[in-house]
Amino acid sequence: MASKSRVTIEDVAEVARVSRQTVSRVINRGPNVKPEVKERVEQAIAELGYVPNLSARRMGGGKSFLIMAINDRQRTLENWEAGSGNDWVDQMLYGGMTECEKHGYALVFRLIDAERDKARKQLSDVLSSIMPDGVILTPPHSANDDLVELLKERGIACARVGKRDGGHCVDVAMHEEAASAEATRLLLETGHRRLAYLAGADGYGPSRRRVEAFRETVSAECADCEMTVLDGQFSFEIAVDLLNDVLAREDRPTGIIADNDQMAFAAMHVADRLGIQVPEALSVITFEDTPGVRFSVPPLTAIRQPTAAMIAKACEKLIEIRRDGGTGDAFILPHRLVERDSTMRRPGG
Amino acid sequence: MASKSRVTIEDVAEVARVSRQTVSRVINRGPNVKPEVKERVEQAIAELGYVPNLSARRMGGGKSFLIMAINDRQRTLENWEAGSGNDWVDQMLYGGMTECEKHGYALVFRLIDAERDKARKQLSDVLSSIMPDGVILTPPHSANDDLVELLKERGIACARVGKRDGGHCVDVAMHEEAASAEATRLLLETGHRRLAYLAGADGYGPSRRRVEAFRETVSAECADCEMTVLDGQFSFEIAVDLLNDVLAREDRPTGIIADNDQMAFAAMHVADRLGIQVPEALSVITFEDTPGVRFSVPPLTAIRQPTAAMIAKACEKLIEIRRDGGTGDAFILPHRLVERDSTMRRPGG
DNA sequence: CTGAAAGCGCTTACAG
DNA sequence: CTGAAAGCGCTTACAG
Repeated sequence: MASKSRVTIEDVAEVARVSRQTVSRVINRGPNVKPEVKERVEQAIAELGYVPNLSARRMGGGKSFLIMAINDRQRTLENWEAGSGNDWVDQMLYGGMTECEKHGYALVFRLIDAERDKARKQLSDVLSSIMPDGVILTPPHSANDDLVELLKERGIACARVGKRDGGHCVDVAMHEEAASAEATRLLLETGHRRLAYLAGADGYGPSRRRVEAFRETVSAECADCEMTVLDGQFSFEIAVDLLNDVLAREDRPTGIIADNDQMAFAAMHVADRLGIQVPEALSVITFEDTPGVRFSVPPLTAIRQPTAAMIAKACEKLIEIRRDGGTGDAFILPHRLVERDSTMRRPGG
Repeated sequence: MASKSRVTIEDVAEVARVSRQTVSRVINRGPNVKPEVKERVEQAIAELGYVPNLSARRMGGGKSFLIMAINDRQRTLENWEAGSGNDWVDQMLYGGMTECEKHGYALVFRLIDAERDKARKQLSDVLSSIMPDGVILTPPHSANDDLVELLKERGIACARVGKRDGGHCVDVAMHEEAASAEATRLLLETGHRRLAYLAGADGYGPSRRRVEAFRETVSAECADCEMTVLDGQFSFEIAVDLLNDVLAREDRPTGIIADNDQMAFAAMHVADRLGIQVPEALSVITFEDTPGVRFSVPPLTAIRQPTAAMIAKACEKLIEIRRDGGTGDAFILPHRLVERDSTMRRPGG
C-alpha cells in the first residue's frame, strides 16, 4: 500500500523475514519456494508496493526485458515531418507494446539509417547501450543480412518482418499470394473481365509474389479475361502517366489492383479526369491501406496488412526464445480484405 | 573499429593505460582530464567501438538517460485499433525521439489509464521500474495533480503538455488565444460577416480560451458582425444536429471555426446536404488537423498544433533540469495556420 | 589532474 | 527448500 520513494528487494526481504534471493525467486517465479514463504513474500511486496528496478535486473541477470523494434530512419522521419500520419509506426507500437506488456517486457522503438555501413554501426552501438533481449527488423532492414549477422554474433535473437525464410530469425509475414488472389477474385466476382495490376518496383519481393498470384488466379478462373501488369514504381506521378494512356483506350481495364495507396489514388484521379465512374466502370483495390484511403472519394477497398499482429507475434516468439531457448521460425499472419466503396458489392454478398 | 561482443569500460581503461574513473570522466565530459590523456582515451574508445552500457550507468550514477512520455491508454489504444492513424502519437515520438537523441537520451513511451487511482498506481510502478530522469504528461494526465504530486515526491522532474502554469513542472502549450484570433481574422478578411464557433466541451480550458478570443476579435475588428457560439461537445453527431438547424436559416453563418476535426467534418457534411458551397458560401476552419483533413473534399484549413515542438521543448528542459538543477517554467510554442481549400484566399494573399 | 574503494539493486551459481 | 558470496558495468565521493 504505502509506497516509499525507493523500495528495494532488501526491504521486501526484511519485511518477509527471508533472504533477498528468496524474494528474487518469487519475483521470477522460480521453483523451490515453500507456499507459505511465497505468500509471505508476496504480501510484503504488495504492502511495500515493491516493483523491481529494471536496470538492476539487467545488471544482475543478463536479461533486459526489452525488445527493440527498428524502423528505417529517413522514411519514418519524412512521414512524421509531413504530418500526414504514419500508420505503420502506430500499428507496430500497438502490436509490440501490448504484447510486451503481457510478459513484463517493454518495447523500445529505434530509427536506423538504411545505408549498410551506417546501419551496422548504429545497430551495434544501440545493442551495446541497451542490450535488448531481442530485435525486430522491419523493411528495408529485414533484408539486410549484415544486421542479422551482427545480431547472431552478439547472441541476440532476431525477428524479421516481411521475410519468410525462418532460418536463424523469427520471420513474420503476410500471405501475399493469398491476398492478391483474394483481391483478384473480388474483381472477377463483381463482373470484371479486363484487369490490371499496378505493380511497385520490380525488385521488391512481395510485389513479385502478388503479381504472380494475380496472373495465376486470372488464368485459372477466367480463361477469356484480359490482364495487364503495369510498372508504376510506387509513384503517383508515374502511375498517372501510365493510366492516362491505359484508361483512355476502348478496351481499358475495369478493375485495377495497386501495390500501394499512391498508385491507387492515381487511378482514382485519372478516372475522375476521364469521367470514368468508380466503382461501376472502374473498381480499384489497394495493397496498402494507410489512413488516407478512408477519406478518398469513394473510400478505397484495401488489403489490410496484419502489421500489429506481425509485431506482436515477433515479440512473443523473441521473448519465448530468450526464456526457453529455441531458434527461428516462420509465421504467416492473416490479412484482411476491407471492402469499401471503390469496388462493387459481390452478388449475394 | 573492431567491435568485440562486449567491450566494457575496463577494456578501454586498459588500452588507454588509465583507470576506469578517467574513462568515465571522458565519457561524461567531466573536467580535470589532461588533453593528451583525454585523446588517448577517445582513441581507445574508437578503436574498441566502446559504447557505455545504459543499465550500468543508471545503476552507478542515478541518471537513467531516459525521458518517459505518457499518453492516455484507452484513447490511444482505440485510435490504434481503429487503424485510422494517430498523428498525436507520431508527432510526440517525432519531437521526443529526435530531441532526446541529441542529448544521448532515449524516449520511452508509455500508456496509462485515465482513472485517477489506476493512473497513480501505474505511474508509481513504472517509475520504480524504469527510473526515468523526467516524465512528460499529456492530456488528460497533464491535468491530474496526483501525478504531479507523485513525481514531486520521487524527485523526478515533470513536464505538462497543454498547461501553462509553470510552477513545479515544465509547461508547454500553444497560444490558444492567438490561434483563435488568427483563424477569426482569416474569416473576416475573406469577407465573412456572420461567424460561428463550434465549441468542444465547456469544461475544456483550451476551448474556453479560444471562444473568448473569437468573441474579442470579432467585437474588436468588426462591430457590425454577427457571431454565434455553439456547443458541439466534440461530437460529429451533435454537431450535425446543431448545424442542421443553424445552416438552414436565412441568416446562417458563412464562416465556422470548429474545435476539432469531427465537428468540422460535420459542418462540411451538412453544407453538402443543404447544397451550400464550400468555401464560397461557407468557410470552415478546424483546430485539430488530424491526417484525415487533407483528404476531405475540399481539404480543411486548420490550426496545426506544435505537438512535436512541445514535446521536444519538454525533453530539452527536463534534461537540462536533471543536469543543472533548476525548476519548472512555461513555454508557448508557435502554431501554424495551414490554409487549404475550405477557406477562401485572402485578397492580395 | 588521476586513482583506489565502495556501492547502486539485482541475479546467478554454489553451499547447505 | 533457503541463504551467503560474488559479480554485472558503471559512477560518486574521497584521497592523493
